[in-house]
This record gives sequence, C-alpha cells and structure tokens, in this order.
Amino acid sequence: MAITIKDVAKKAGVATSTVSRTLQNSPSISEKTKQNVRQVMDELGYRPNLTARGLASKTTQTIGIVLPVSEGKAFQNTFFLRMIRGISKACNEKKYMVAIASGMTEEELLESIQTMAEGGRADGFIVLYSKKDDPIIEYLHQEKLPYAMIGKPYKYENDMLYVDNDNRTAGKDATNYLLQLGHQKIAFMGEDREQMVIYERLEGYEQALKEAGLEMDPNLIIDVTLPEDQYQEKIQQLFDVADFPTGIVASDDLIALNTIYLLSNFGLKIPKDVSIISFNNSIFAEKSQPELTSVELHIDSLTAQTVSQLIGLVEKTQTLAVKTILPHQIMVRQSCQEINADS
Amino acid sequence: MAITIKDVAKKAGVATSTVSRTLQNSPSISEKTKQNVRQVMDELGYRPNLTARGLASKTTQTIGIVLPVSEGKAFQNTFFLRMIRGISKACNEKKYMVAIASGMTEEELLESIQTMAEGGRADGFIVLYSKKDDPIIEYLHQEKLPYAMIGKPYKYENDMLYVDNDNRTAGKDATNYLLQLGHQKIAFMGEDREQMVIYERLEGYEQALKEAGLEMDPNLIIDVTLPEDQYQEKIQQLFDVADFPTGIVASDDLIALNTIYLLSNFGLKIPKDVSIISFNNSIFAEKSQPELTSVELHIDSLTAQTVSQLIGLVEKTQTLAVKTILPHQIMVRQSCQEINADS
DNA sequence: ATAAATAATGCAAACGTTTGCCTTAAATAT
DNA sequence: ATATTTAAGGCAAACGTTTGCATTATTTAT
Repeated sequence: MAITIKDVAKKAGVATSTVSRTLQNSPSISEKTKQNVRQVMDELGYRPNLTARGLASKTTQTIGIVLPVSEGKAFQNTFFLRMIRGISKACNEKKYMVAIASGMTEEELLESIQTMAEGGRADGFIVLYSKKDDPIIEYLHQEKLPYAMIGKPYKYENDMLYVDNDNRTAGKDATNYLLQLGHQKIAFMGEDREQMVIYERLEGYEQALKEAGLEMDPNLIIDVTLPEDQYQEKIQQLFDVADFPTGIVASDDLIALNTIYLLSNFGLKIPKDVSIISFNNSIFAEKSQPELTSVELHIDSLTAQTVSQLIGLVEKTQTLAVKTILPHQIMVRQSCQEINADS
Repeated sequence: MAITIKDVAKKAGVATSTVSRTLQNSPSISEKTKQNVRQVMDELGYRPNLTARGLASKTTQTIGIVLPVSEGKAFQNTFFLRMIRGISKACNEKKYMVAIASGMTEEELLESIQTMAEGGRADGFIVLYSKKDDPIIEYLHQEKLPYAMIGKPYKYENDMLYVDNDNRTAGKDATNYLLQLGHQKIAFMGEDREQMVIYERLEGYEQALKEAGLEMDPNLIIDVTLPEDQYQEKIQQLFDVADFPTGIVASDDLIALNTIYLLSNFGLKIPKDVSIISFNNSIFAEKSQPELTSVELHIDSLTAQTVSQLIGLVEKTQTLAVKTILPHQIMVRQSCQEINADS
C-alpha cells in the first residue's frame, strides 16, 4: 500500500489536516511546521492520491479533449496532433491532466463525454472542431459545463469561450500576397463546406479578389470533397490549358503538396509557372521541395490560450465568455514569386 | 448536486449496497430487484461517480498513453494520431478512459507518468515509441506497473508485453517486391538510428539484397536525420547520374512523398523511371499522385491488441508477458512497376 | 413442524483526501 | 493581571462508492 497522508501525519507528529494544508501551502500553518511536514513527505516519498482528492474537493484537475468523430480522413491531419500536444504542454504546466474523449459515432462521443463529465473525471472540455448543429456542443451548453472551442463556433458565439485565428483575414492576406506579386488569375484549392475554418478562408479569398476589382469565377474554386476522378478532372480543366491560373491559395499544406504534384503532370513547376500559398505552416511546408510559403497560425499559442482560459473558467477566476483572436503570419518561403519573374 | 447511489437507494427502497451490486450485475441480487433498481436509475438519470468508485475499488478504468518526448518533428507524423485514435476506440469499447502523458523533456514526461500512476489516475500505460536507455521504461519496469509497448522493446524484451509488426520481414518483403520487378539497384531512404522500427526495416532491406546475391553499397542508404543540405546533396549524388537506382524503399510514406518531389527535379518520374515503396499506408499513400505502393501495418489491430492485452494485465486475467506480432501486407498501387516496362 | 441450508438484502467500515469549525496557545490591549 | 484578539493546529464529517460480514427471508431436508 502506498504512503498516505496519515503516514505522513503520524511520522511528523501532526494531524492529517495539517499535512493537507501544508500541501496547499495554507497560510494558517507556520513555516516551521510546513518545513517539517515537507521533509517527512520527501523521506517517505509521499504522493497525493488524486482520486481521493478529487472526491473530497469535487475537482479533478483534468481537462478533456474532444476530438471530432473520426471519419478517418480528416483525422490524419497533423493539425490535431499538434493541438493535442499543445494542450498537453499547457496543461502540464498548470498541473492539469489531459484525457481524450473520442468516438466512432456521434452517440459514442457524446456518451464518452457524459461519462467523463458526470462521472467526475474532467473539469472542463476543449472542443477541437466546429461543425453545424453539433449535439456535443448542445450537450455541453445545456449542462453548463465549462468548455472552450478552438475554432469559430457556429452557434452560441457570444455565449461561449473560444480561441481562433481570424481566418477570413488570413484568407484575404494570403490572396493579397499573390495579388501583390502580380498574379491576377488565382485559384482556391480545397473548399470544404463542412469546415468553418475553410469557409472563412474562402470568404477572405473572395473579398480580396473583389477589392482588387477582379471578377469572381466559380471555376477557380475547387472542392476537395469531390470524388477523386472529378477532382482531377476539374484541375485538369483549370490548369492544362493556355491561360492557367498563376496563383493558388490552398486551404492546407497537404492540399498544396498534392496540388503541386498534380500540376507537375502538366509540366507546371512551382514557383516558376505557378505560385502557391497555403495554411498551417506544418512540417510539410518546411520540408517539402520547394519549401512552401504558408500561413502560420500559432497553434501553440492557440492551445496555450485556450487551456489558460478554460482553466480560468473551471476555477471560477474568470466567468466571462471571451473570444480570443490570435494573429497569423505569412511565412515566406519558396513557393511564390512575382509573376513572369526570371528565375 | 448530482444524483448519487443514495438517492437511487432511497427511491427504490433498498440499501446502497444493493444499488451498487445492481450496477455490477451481481448474481446475489434477484432479477426482480435489479430491474426495479435499474428503472429508478433511469428515472433519476443516475450516473456513477467514477472518482468515488475509483477510491473505493482502487481501480480507475483508465489507461495512459505515453507519447514520446516531442521534438516537434517526429511528432508531426500522423502515425501517433492514428495510434491515439485506435487506442481510444478500443478503450471506449471496453469502457475504459484514455489519458495522455506527455512532456517537453524526459523529466517532465516522467513526472507526468508518476503523477498519474502514483496518484491513482491510470491503471496501466501504453508506450508508443521505443528508444534506447529509456528512463520511462526503467521506471515502469521498476515499479512493476502494468504497461505495454507498441513497437519492439530495446530492453526487457522477454519480460514485457508488446505488440508489433515484424518490421524486419516487412523491410525484406518490400525490398523483395522491388527485386521481383527486376530492380537491381535499390536505395533505402530514411535511415534513423534512433528508431527501432526503421532499424529493423533496414535490416530486412539488407538481408533481402544479400539473399539476392547483390552487393551492399552504403551509399544507397540515406540518413534522414542529416542536415537538409547534406541530405539533398546525397540524393543528388545518387540520382542525378546516369546509373541511378531504379528502386527505392522509403521508411515512411512521408519520406517517399518528399523523395518523389526531389527526384522530379532531376526529371525522374515515378514509376516510369524509379519505383518506390514505403511503409504505413497512410492517407498520403492513398491520396498522393501517383498513389503509393505502401506496406499496411494494421495500426487499428496493433492498438486493439495492445489495449486488450494491457487490460488483461491490469485486471489480472492475464499475467504473462506475451509478444504479439501482427502481419503486414503490401498494398500495391501505382508507384512501382517492372523495370523497363513500357508505360 | 423443525432444523439446516440457501438466497437475498442490509449494515457499516473503508478508500485518502479536504475543510468548516473548535480548541489551545500565544500575543496584544486594557 | 485580566480580557480580548490572533495565530496555529486538531477533530471529525463529508465526498460517493465498494465490499466483507451479518441478518433476514425463503427453501429444502428431516
């Protein structure tokens, strides 16, 4: 049996409450006593039992990460891994633990969250995705559980905690960057109506074109959810012609990578023939050839902010439903250049 | 305050112990009583408090996932994400929860695991990586905590539970596949001495070449941990010449993808000029152009097996340190073809 | 019908903490 | 010197379960 608070109390010649308060560094225990107790703790190798603490204090010091229902595909983006890692890191620093809520179906996921929440296993939740009519959000909201979202909420926007980038502006900035380089015909690769992030980036793209006085051409926008054959056909129609677009805004680094390969089939080289900019600034952007110009979204800050605010909510030191918008930044690398530049 | 077992007991007119036993479907409670109790539970919306249960039963029904100390890079492989997802899924099915242990440094990670283990927050651990002289493994082993590894252990191999593929044979099979297609000069891309998986695949590669009576050329093996410039230089030396290798075994899909791009700089096309086979059968293998021939390692089975066995260990229904080796399978797609084939 | 065995349920301690309140000792004010 | 305040620490209840043992009700054997 492990060392308990009682063993410590006995050996130190104090009451268990004194040990407990020493643990919390309570001011009502004298320094001298605390030091003594702490020393005994060290000698005995005492470690608090978190379960007992949880039962007594009704707090678990753990936050649950809500992953999207995994349809395989979306789930293989390193994005989520970076999020998990960032949240872990931030939680570690605040002495919180991290649990994962996931499921193959929405029902399973909900059940998993309910078990955690009502079973007293998590103090709060961080939702890593944003979708329309999400029963998970409904549940969290109805039960008034502390939760935060990384991303832009579809619902309860003014009534919940969330941390996000300004993806509309990011989309606009990326597009403007290409416009500045002289590109006029710019495609948007990777539309996906399901994802709020992409929706906003696309809006930014459209706005930038509009402000530049360019005409919107729906054929320039390619839906990534299309069946493979249609997807490729669209790309061929768009690029395997004389007046192909010279600029591409890709909604994700991975999409950019795939696009680059597809274009090489038509003999188009990056950035000589086509400039491409994408989002996330993932390892692929750094490591691919050519290195990708990509929009950095500061995932680490995103997660750190979220954790910090959610913990504030959990510990009631903060009660407001604040929105936090983090800046983005274009990481200029090699995949974009001025139109018709010699190289 | 939430509904407790007492509320249920009161309303059902039984003792709390009866409710508790109903929860466990104990045979010493009559069916009639159980039904009654269950109905009251439903009416009241009762959900057991996992913390209290944990305290009383000294079991937490959660398993901890040990992620490698994150140096960013390795951490962006979808591999880990798939593992997390698979473990989550398997745990969900067995009504276990999942917690994450991670850290930026080895000390942090160890601390995190200790808190979980000694704080009574996890019944067992799954280690997702394998490295030499790992203090984490030492700790788990010393403390005789239930743990399992996904991968091949460096130490305590005969004394611990692990689930893995036969990566040596997988490497051999992949190489043989290329040999069969008539390739004679075959490179291995992505050596990394740190990773046990890759080490074994490389051994398999060497063995296959040896058995085919081919001479080993160290220049054919490219270390992925090399600084970027040296890495590219090596590749150029190897491929930007007349008698370039016509086959490549890449230690991971991502490495294959990168290699394909680099080769396109020298005008080499896949699979026309060079055939490439890789491992993991990730989404990149399916979605890239050309689709990659890749070795499927059945990550879902890997995780499911691990979880199932670890839970056996935790619940003491199994006490043996078994090794489980799962089969692999070459998923033939478009990135390999017979040498000199017309296409 | 009575004793013995069995089935069904209840009682209460235990799990390891936290925390409100009470007690004691020391310090300060009168 | 006594009354009052403050500081330090102890007592014991509470958190919501599980579980060994005792008790009661029901069968079965005699």
